[in-house]
Amino acid sequence: MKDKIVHLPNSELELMMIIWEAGEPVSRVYIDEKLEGKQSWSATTVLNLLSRLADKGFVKVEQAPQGRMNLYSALIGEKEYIEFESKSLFGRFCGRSVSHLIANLYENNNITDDDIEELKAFIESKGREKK
Amino acid sequence: MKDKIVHLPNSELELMMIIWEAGEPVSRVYIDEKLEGKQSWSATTVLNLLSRLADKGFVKVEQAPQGRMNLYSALIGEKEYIEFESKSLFGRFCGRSVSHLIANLYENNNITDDDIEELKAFIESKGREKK
DNA sequence: ATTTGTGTTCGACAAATGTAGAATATAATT
DNA sequence: AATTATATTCTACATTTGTCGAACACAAAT
Repeated sequence: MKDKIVHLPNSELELMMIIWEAGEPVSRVYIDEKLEGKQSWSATTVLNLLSRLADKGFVKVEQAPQGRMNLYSALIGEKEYIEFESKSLFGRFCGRSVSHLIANLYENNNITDDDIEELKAFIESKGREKK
Repeated sequence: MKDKIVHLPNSELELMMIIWEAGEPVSRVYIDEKLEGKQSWSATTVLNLLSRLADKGFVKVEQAPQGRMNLYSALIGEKEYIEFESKSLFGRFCGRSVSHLIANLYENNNITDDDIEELKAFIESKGREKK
């Protein structure tokens, strides 16, 4: 039976973003590299976060073919998670001032022109279906 | 000197949303009413959250003119806060799949058609200024 | 003035989060 | 087979968050 999705604290979300981005099983070392410049966590810290993510059903842990190390991959997709969060309190908050949010995301380069295009398409589809 | 904005935990954000929405100093009782159906916190709990918000510089506490009670009002605006959050990890996350986010917010009725219109305007302005 | 009622502040505490050192296991090397 | 490296798991701990009951203050009623 499908695990209930829970809210992730920042540290864990940060790791999930890396794992989602990778799109394939990755090692702790891989994650460390992606973290460079953003977080300076000890190996243990990363491993522990990964372990908590496994407990929560977000990642699958498996032994790498010929190594002593593990590989981690996503069990819950990014879209599923966004869907979950958009129903949360934070989602309601974002909703209250979407355009400011988007404007700011845009300014901080957290969304690209391509994203904007996609968004435009979505919005226009909504406009059309509105009576 | 201006306080640095910090991330708010959910419980506190929930209260801030009510205070922002009110747009004027409100009492604890007022907040309790707005909370009905969402949270069933004891008076003490609400007061404590309010107090933490005051410590963080989010609200101003003042004595009501002729009562023994306090009135709480926002010191940090909703837009300021959204601006701050859009730079955070969560902001980066939202950016990664904006259109899914918006689509979901729309489905959950967390954004209205008016919001969509506003968004549309913003996006079109971006489109225009793009070379 | 006393007593009483009711808002607010304090002190508390469990659970969640951020972060790591010590201990363990086991692959690699000698 | 013994030793050495090093990845992973355990244990730990300080903070933060979620929630209150008890204590305190003071306006209202007697």
